[in-house]
Amino acid sequence: MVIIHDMESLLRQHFAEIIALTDAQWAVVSQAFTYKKYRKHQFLIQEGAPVPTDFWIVQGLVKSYYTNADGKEHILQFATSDWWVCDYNGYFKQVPAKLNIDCLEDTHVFCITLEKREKLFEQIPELAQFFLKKSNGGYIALQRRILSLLNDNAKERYEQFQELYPELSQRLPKTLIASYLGVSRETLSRLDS
Amino acid sequence: MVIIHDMESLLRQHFAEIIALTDAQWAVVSQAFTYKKYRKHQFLIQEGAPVPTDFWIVQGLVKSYYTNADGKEHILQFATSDWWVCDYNGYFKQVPAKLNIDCLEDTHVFCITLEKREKLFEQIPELAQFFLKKSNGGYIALQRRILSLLNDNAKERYEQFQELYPELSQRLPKTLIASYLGVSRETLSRLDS
DNA sequence: CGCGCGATTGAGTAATTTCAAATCTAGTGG
DNA sequence: CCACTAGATTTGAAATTACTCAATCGCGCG
Repeated sequence: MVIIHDMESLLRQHFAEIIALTDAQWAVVSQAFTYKKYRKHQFLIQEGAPVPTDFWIVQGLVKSYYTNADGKEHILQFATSDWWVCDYNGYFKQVPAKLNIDCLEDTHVFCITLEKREKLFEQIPELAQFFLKKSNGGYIALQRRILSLLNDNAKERYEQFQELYPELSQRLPKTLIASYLGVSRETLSRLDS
Repeated sequence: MVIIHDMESLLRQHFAEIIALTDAQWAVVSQAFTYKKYRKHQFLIQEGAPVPTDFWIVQGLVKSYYTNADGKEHILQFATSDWWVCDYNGYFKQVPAKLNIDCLEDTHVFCITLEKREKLFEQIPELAQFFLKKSNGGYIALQRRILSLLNDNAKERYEQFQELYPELSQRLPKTLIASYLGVSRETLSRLDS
């Protein structure tokens, strides 16, 4: 299909930003991925279920969150075009998910199983460097978020969120942003900034 | 030196837990590292200074922390034997450190520059998979910590810390644990558990 | 029009911080 | 062996921040 072909070229560009792949190599890589569509409110991953694949989002918007014993949701990540998202604990250790990931908008993704991913590394070892850079970047981002949680109050965290993700600030209801920031929606509402 | 040789075998074991290396490969890898000793209170990394290397701790104990505008310290990580520690933002992007890392005890480390690390990946591409697994593990650990900060109160966080790091709980003054947990030392002191 | 969702506002409550002072402990030098 | 000091811990009391529960508002859409 033409449309899928375009999607694939987006994925290829995503790799190309970090690693040079020949056409032959790309053929190998692209075969490892499958393309899927989800509609708003559908789950990519559900708590308690296996985590079959990692996801790269072509288009759309999802939230990854943990639901605690009291039924309260804590959002770990929003993910939109060009982001990777998964329950990585479940994925890498092949254990049931502790997180839910569901669609806030209709979402198109590329999926890859852990098995195929490992096989890719055997065939194209340099590919591990691509994922390594992604992982390192994610680690640094999470460190920053921890520091923000330790150091900044609700208002500062919200302002930083708006600066860092101006587009998501528009696209998301404040209730969800509150859940990401670790603040009640009422408190967020009272911040005048 | 005999002593350094022993240290090196510890580093080799650390790699061997994840990736099989031939003697020839190990020779290449070990050459990329330098061995260093630091005394209690010395800095591995200082805010504002370049980040020359990543560190693997053979023995000792360090804290990695951010100092905010008010001079308050927030501890991002403790690291002891067998842990990697660095200001990864500074290291990977080759920009000045925003963190301080200093020794709580005399500490022995192996160091590797980013340049030598990259060269290793050229020579032994599978090595990237070693660091990838480490990075993924770190990412998952930080996610867990974020969830704990979002979901749990001071007492719960402290109890989890004690469970997760029973040895560090003994070895560290409570003031530092408080700074890691994001709680004032007075509050931590009032938790009876 | 009226429903449903998100956002806001008010009031009381709970958790934690801040500032200050007291206590405890381990190590040092006389 | 003792006095002394620095660091760590604890305790008290007031202030602050954010939470919870409840009610209200605003708006888009069938």
